[in-house]
Amino acid sequence: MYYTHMNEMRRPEAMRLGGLIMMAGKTVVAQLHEALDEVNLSGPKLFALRYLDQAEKAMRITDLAGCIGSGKSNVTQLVDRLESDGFVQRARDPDDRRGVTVELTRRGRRHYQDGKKIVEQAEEEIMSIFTSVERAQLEAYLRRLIDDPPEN
Amino acid sequence: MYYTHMNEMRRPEAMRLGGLIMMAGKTVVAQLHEALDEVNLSGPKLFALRYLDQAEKAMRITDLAGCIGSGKSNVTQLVDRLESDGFVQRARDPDDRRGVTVELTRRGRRHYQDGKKIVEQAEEEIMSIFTSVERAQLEAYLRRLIDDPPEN
DNA sequence: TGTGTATAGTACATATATAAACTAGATTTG
DNA sequence: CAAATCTAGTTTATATATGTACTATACACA
Repeated sequence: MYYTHMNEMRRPEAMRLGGLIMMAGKTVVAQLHEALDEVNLSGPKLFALRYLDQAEKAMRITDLAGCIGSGKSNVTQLVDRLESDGFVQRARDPDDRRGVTVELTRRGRRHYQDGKKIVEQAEEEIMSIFTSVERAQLEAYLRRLIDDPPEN
Repeated sequence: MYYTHMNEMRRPEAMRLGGLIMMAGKTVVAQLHEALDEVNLSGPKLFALRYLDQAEKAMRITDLAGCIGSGKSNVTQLVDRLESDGFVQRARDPDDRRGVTVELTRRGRRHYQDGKKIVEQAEEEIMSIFTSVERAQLEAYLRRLIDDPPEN
């Protein structure tokens, strides 16, 4: 008989709370990502488009980075990809020639609306395993975790 | 995928449950990462070392990928870095010449013990905002979320 | 037994993220 | 005003992750 290695699966039952939270986050990310594939978007792209949509005008790279909560070099790359998708366009800021502004194209706005619907549906489906009371309680726990950083 | 973007910076209060879970995951990841910097480790590296330590023998790449919950090409790269850190060593599997086994070095085992202590302390600190009853309940919610993936 | 197929790991392309170095332009200050 | 300094964005290097293609080996079966 040929010796086959059994795939030792992950063992969430052996995991503690910290690991479970990370794994839950990863699970949600993965499911939204899969749902978004349909409209040629990813989570990061959708969230960038969301801020650009909410802003209703051209945004500076630095401001977008602030909203997203990441560094500027990340946003440079993200905007590169969004630009080659045709979802946004860059322009020089006339008030500060160092600055670059980013704005949704019509196509980008349309795509964002599609992605938004999909994410809302997917999120609702994921959370459908909880009652509204449970959701409220889980939400309260998570807010405490996020708002009480041990040293921030 | 990292999805730092789930941050939704200025307005966690406007976030729904899905976003909160992703943000909580990111928070925990970031805090463990920061704590681990001390011993020249990262979350993914520590995670891999943990399985190698538990196995107590050389592990196959595929099995490690199964434990970690990622693809093999990711593990190839991770093992490359761990090998150049001197924490693990590869060998050909004598029973299957296609196979590669990975094993902790003495240095890797020592580093893992250091990292383990640090992570346990950091995790305990993060979770210290919850009572043990609350932890149990949060844990139960998260397990349901992880164990009940909506069909896909 | 030889050929077709499956599997293991790697290589390559790409996406996402961080950090540091660099460039161009703006601001401060002597 | 000119020199020093700061800031905006990009570039570059690296880490992490996914998916696909490729190579070598193992297995299956006619």
